Amino acid sequence: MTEPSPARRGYHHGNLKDALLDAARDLVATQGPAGFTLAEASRRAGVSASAPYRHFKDRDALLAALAERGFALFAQDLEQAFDGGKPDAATAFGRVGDAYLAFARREPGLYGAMFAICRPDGAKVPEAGRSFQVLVDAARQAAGGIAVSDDRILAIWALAHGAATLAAAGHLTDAQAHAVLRGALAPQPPRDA
Amino acid sequence: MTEPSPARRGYHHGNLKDALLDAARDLVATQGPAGFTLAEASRRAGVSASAPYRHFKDRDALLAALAERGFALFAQDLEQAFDGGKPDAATAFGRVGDAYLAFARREPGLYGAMFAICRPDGAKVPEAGRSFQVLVDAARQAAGGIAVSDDRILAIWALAHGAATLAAAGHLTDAQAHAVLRGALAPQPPRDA
DNA sequence: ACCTGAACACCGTTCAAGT
DNA sequence: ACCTGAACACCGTTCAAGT
Repeated sequence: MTEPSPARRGYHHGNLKDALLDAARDLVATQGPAGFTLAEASRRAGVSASAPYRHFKDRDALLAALAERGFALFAQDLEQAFDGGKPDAATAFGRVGDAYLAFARREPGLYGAMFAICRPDGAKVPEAGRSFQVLVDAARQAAGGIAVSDDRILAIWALAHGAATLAAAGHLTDAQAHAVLRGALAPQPPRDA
Repeated sequence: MTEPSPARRGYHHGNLKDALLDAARDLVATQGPAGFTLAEASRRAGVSASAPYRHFKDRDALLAALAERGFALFAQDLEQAFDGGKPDAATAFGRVGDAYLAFARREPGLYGAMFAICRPDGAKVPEAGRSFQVLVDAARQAAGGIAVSDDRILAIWALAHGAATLAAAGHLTDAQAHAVLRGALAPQPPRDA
């Protein structure tokens, strides 16, 4: 997987944009977003270091495109975990929480890239909205008829994100991250500790 | 603040380690952890690019030292906000939450550097424990006599961390981050949505 | 013990030139 | 339209040499 892929059809690559994104995902997975290098991605795609500039404005643009791709995969994962709310919405919501943590654990570099974008000034990541929407829908269904405030759903997102990133940084074990999230996903927290 | 400081006492700098950390904090504040450069920090300290290696193993070691410093400042901030629990522990706990978000907002680069360390394999950041301990103590006092589980406190940390980082990435407004945290800091969440 | 200067491998980015 | 090759400024790191 490290040698420059000879999957070139002559002078033109034919599919360079995707090849670069694939390489980027690989690099980010093994080295983290900081370890990703435009030069190495080019090498893996079998093109020169300047070739990417035909497809991306610069390094950050490629990373942003990767983040968008990551969010699409993420939304897909969460949707699949919810599985239409079967067998009941509360159980399904629990699965969404597990899937959230599992994604961040399986693809820490990609997850990091996804949330490293969106600087104060910056480029929005519209796909992020879709992932969040899955959370919203799952939470509302899990609540049955009871109204769920936006702030409550944002709190769930913040909790999941916080648990995932603290776990990634080694401040929480996976078990703790899951326990933390389960505590919040219970529809009505029982009043014992 | 950009010109190489002439605060050199001859050939030896005398205080290079701190000067580098100061420069790093500045750079990280304006450009983010990724924008930090050993070369630029050296330039600001008025030394050659190889001088830092007398004080830090490499770039990452300097960043780790900066993170440790960040955690020390952070713990201090939180402790001061708690202020011994005056006038009552619940109010003081609320202030700790605000201070948490305020720190991450005021020093996003530093906060980022603090939690970017601690890789799977990696170097622990012992100062992180002290910051967490402030949260633990504040939460326990705020609960009065009632026992507070470790998971509940970890959940508060995860929520604060998640809200802070989502806000930094532009996914939450500051007002939303505060609302989210206030909801969780209430000692016994009332059962209305 | 602390710092400089030259050196090396490397990266991001640009641009004229090739297909 | 897409890619190469040479070029430039830059960075991290090492090491012999200076103070």
